[in-house]
Amino acid sequence: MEPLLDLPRPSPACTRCALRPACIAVGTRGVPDCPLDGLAHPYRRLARGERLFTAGDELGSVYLVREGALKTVTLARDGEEQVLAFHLPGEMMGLDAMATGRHRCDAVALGDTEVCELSFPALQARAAQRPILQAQLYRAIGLGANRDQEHVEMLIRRQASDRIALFLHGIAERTRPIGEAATQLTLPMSREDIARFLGLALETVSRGFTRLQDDGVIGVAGRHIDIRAPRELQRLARQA
Amino acid sequence: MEPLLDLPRPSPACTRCALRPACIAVGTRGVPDCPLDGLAHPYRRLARGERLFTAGDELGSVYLVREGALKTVTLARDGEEQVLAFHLPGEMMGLDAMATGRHRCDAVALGDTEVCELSFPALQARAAQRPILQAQLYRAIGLGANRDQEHVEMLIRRQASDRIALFLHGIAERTRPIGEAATQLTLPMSREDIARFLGLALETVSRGFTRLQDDGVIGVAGRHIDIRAPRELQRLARQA
DNA sequence: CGGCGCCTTGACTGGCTTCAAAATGCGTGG
DNA sequence: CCACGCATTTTGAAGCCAGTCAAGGCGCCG
Repeated sequence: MEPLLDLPRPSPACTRCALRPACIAVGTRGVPDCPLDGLAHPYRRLARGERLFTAGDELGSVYLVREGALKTVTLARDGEEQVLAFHLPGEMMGLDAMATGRHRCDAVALGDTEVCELSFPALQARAAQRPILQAQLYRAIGLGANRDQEHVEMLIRRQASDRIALFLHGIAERTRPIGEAATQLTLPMSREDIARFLGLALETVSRGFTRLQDDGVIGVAGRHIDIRAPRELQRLARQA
Repeated sequence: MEPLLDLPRPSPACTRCALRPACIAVGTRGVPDCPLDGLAHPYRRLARGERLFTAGDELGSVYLVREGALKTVTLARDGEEQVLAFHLPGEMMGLDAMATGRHRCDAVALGDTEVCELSFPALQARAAQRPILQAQLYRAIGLGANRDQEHVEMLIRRQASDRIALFLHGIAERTRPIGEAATQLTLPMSREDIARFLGLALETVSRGFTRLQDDGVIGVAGRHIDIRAPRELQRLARQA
């Protein structure tokens, strides 16, 4: 995976940052020329359940997830949550407001989370002057759209087992430390969140996990997943 | 709905164009200053079933639908089609390749169709120089993302009837001539396409339409739909 | 007028949802 | 450190909805 966006001013805190490679990739390791210099707010920390933004809020910033994870949700009339997306470290979020200028959903931290906040107007202005940054911005937007498309490809499957396999495969791909897909992962979200993401009952998700375990594809210990047969999981996810 | 993008050089052909209002909105009615002057290829016409682009193609152009309609599809391993989106007059398409530079899906004309083709690199370059055009481009991208989100909100519903109501409501909203939602519409796609868009069996879609007709919400005559109780349809689509 | 897609309708089966309860994990406070 | 209480997850049983298979009707185009 190539870097997403340049980091703001490299600092000790950036060492752990998922986006660190980006700084090097663009050759802006030195502070003076960092394309995002001055754009970033201080890192923002959220506790589990805290909201980063809410539907109706004006689009002021975009966010890069540094640590933890978030979900974006819409609230149906009856109060039920629909989970639109999960946002993992290194991913950009907040661009759902691009068309109207206002967010269409709520962003909720799934655990203790840290994000890098960038002023969107400033980012746009800077991008207009720097073609490389502009290209990276288009690319970040495109990656978000691709994740949405993958979500659709899960939901369009009619078998619950297919959706679950696709989900796990996708999370493993996105969680990979570098290069390979992860084989050990700790899901940041609950079974209920997964269910509301996949359009299933939470019991169905639980049973699906158990089934994959019985088939020897994965090991399940609560939210800790051990992918024992990556090829088989990929096969389940690809074909169907 | 505000205009999406400026038209290329106003011409007699543009009179019927769904995007016509845009030229006026931006105050570029006169030919000399039209922001898209020189970017557009000649209008491209497609017959039913013809492909505008195919998965793997390089992103060279974006397209504005002028007449007719298209679907974007992915082909599963077993040859089954998944319908990712429908593209109606006035809508932009082709931006699914923004992240990788290559299209992720095929675009197929649903009937006789005409599109306006814009060179994407040229559009980007022009947008970088004209803030208004840039803003419109961001907005067009955002609108596409919003439609994807609406698709997810359909698919995440577990009741077939909910998905169908949402689908019809959404098409009516997008088909509106101006201001109000349309109450009479002729669907450009088959029941099978709808089924593959909603993740249902085509028989289930057919039964859903019949059910809505029996309930007095719509009138069905093949692909011609008469929305008899718009409020009720909206209620079904909103709550659920 | 005939053929061929497309759409509708019917009957049956299977998988998912729902309701219910038990088990596990986890944070808190004693 | 342990005990408690709550949230989360798993498991079980029953009913219903949607998928599948099959047949019939409609409209369109040659």
